[in-house]
Amino acid sequence: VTVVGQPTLEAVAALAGVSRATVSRVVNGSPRVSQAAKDSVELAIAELGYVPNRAARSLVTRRADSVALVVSESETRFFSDPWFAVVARGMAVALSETDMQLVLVIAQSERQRQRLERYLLNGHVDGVVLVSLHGRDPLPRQLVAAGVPTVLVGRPVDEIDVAYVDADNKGGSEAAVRHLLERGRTRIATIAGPQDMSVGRDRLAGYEAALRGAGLPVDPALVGEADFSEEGGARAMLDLLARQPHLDAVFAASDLMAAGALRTLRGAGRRVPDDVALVGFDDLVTSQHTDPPLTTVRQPLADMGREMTRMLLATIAGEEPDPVVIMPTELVVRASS
Amino acid sequence: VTVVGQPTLEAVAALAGVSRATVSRVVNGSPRVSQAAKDSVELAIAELGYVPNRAARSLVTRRADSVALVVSESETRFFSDPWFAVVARGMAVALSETDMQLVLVIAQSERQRQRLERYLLNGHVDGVVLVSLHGRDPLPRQLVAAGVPTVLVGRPVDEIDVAYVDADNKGGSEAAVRHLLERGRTRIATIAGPQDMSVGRDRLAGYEAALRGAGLPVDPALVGEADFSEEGGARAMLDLLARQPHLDAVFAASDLMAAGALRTLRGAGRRVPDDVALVGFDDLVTSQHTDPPLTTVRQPLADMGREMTRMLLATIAGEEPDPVVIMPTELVVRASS
DNA sequence: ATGAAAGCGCTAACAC
DNA sequence: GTGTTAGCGCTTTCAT
Repeated sequence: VTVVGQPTLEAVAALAGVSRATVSRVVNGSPRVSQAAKDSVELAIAELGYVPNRAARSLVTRRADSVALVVSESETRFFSDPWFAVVARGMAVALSETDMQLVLVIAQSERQRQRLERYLLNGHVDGVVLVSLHGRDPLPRQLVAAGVPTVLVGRPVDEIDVAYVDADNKGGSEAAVRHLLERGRTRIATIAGPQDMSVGRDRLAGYEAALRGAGLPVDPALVGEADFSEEGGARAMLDLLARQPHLDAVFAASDLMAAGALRTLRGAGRRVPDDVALVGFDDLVTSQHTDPPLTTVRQPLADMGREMTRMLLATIAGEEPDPVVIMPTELVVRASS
Repeated sequence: VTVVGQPTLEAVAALAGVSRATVSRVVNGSPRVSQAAKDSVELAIAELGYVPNRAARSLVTRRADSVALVVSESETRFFSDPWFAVVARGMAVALSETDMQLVLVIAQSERQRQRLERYLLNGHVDGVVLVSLHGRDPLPRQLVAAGVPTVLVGRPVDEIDVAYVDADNKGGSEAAVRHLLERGRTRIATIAGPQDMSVGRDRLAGYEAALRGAGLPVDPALVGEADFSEEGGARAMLDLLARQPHLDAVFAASDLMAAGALRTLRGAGRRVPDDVALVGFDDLVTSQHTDPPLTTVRQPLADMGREMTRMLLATIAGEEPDPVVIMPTELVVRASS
């Protein structure tokens, strides 16, 4: 048998002296194959360097053997970058154990959104991970309605019945603020994130819970809000300082905002941490490099990537995994406690 | 005609009252179709919500309609994260204009490397972008030899005939050091990157060129080396300080190393920038957030992502694009000039 | 346990 | 311009 190009099942079958069907069974690990057949087929496969043709396989199995990581990026990027990289890597690593592909999709314009929808809803992937940063996006609903296995990164704002994995934003924030309380701080301000995102809300909730747990009131004058950016953090800090010059600590709901707050505090002649203690959430961008390095709450992003992949694969396999996974966070105490 | 599941060409053809071939022509934008046929087909497509089946198409065209972004990550990650995110996003955005998919692949273990090789070499993707951070990797050679359209991110260390896009590492470094010279600094040290990577080498070359351009000698005592990490930068700075206490400026070949150097300088009681001026390469991780913010050389990563995609698509299309693209870098002057 | 045969949905000659 | 037809490489009944 003369073979040109990539070897096919046919070629393997010929070399192994069996039928295509048998080769297929061996390749797919069917138990209904004799040891002898299996051996000779595997030999032939190795010899020929045979690799199954995914397209042909997909065509008949109606599986895509791929999952999509969708970054629906219409708003500002927020802190998406470092986030995204770590999560994507976590997924890619998890998938590299299987023979599923990770397809990365970004939809910016409305036209692309349309295409994306069709693409996802028409079975071109077996499952979808949505990095759904914006307020409310119809996509999760549509996917769920269409029966496409879907996992969200971050709790959705609206109550929708979809699986998601999130960090323990509330618990982490609570720990951060408790840490400040334990150091004797009593006028603790917060720079909260956008309140139309569950991350923003949950981190504020943690702040409030910690205060209440200590029997302290939540003073609205001590609550600022920004958009997770450094600029926003700097401005919010300025506001807070104007409203409550006597604050002695700040919990910022992102490390970028913490860096901004630090800048403002410095500019205002406040000493950190002696005068004002500063703690941030996230441990990605900058906290290690500020002077002094900031105490932060760390979320296990790589683990989250792995976890969401696990959930997705289980769903695809027809199992019913825990629909909600909250990953623990960790307080990383540095100099400026 | 009763249709179940996803509509096929067949269904569209039936509804439009033409043959499958004509529908296929319309879908693929063939000019050999009458306007009337085209109209009715398009109507039918819209009505049915038809989306071509990629698997079936791939099977016959022998195109995969996808390109791979390969992060062959065997060594330490270096500064891969922020890098990677920006480049990946740039590619994804560029590809979202086409209907190519971006497949993200990470190979860690040797076994995965094997699989990856087979995958890429067996025509499962139409093209490959390699984020080839390590010293010398056989993969580029293999891909080129197999005729797989390939673009590298960063100049390969060994002279191999493959297309790549890189930042102007030498020029950027030269500008950085010239900047220091213009400020009257004369004992300028450098913390170079690993010399088994072209980034490391090129940035050192830029440093040397700037000094020579100013008629200054390159003093080996002023040249340190580290691994692009903050820790490494801090240690290298300590070394340099020991060898040449009188240095009055430092050019670090990455911003992470610059941050480390800053830490060491502070610890040694040196004032930045008055006593020692500090400039870093890259503008990704930390330079904006240090105190003072560092002057850095910025590379246009998103543009690089777009550019490499353009090159890859052109190659896939059978054109012969410029095999080497060097993106300009930009000196971002901040407080600590 | 194995083989024969029937497609999966699409494109590309090739006829007309 | 349009239709007919022959597969692309694989999985999967259904016989045997």
